Amino acid sequence: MDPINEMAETLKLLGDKTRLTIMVLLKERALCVCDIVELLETSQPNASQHLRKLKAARLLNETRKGQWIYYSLNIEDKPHIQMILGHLPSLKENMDQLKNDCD
Amino acid sequence: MDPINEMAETLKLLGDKTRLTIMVLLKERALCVCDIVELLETSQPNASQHLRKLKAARLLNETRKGQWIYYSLNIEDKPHIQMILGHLPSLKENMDQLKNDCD
DNA sequence: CACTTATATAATCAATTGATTATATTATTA
DNA sequence: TAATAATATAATCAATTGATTATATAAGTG
Repeated sequence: MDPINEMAETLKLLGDKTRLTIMVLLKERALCVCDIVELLETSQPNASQHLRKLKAARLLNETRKGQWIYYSLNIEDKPHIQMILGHLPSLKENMDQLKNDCD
Repeated sequence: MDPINEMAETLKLLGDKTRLTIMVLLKERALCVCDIVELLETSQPNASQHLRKLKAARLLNETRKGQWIYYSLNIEDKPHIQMILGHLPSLKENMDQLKNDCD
């Protein structure tokens, strides 16, 4: 696919508040779905649907740890995405609210 | 508006093939609507609609010259947009095809 | 194995979006 | 001033999208 098309697809994917927030959260560290649900204050299926799209575009890695599935960024080789995320302030503070009984 | 929301809005705007192509074309130089219509091989109303959205988001400047209206990038103060466009190859070659009887 | 917890998937639906068609506006020119 | 060229706007419509609801799968636990 031509580079403009490819970039447009990527930007469309990140051009959603929920998905972009997920990406910003994952800048800090890997999170399981229940963490993300808690932080976004959304439903579990909604979070899962967005995670699926991000994973389909190879923007996320997925690793199972027991009953939890952790998602992390997979953007080593995607400098434009790094730049976009780099320009957004961290959500580290929000992550303190995590009950974090995920283990 | 919070920065994630704002960025998501911008990315959604650029996450469209037609609009992103317009932005890339305007990296080279200002163009009138009929130039853009010719280069995109789309209809005039379609080009105008997309230009309107880009202008509404303050990504474009508009100057009338006689019966033509020229659009140009307005991204001096938008480093993230500069970066995104900077990572896309120029469409200079395509612009040679312009009949350019616009004057 | 039954029960619970974590997550995914499928179906549905309302809202948004991009393109088209038709019409209006504005400037130029004969 | 009538005709034309460039552009904008409005209305319509099909396609896409994001959220929700319901259900399925998979892993841990008593």
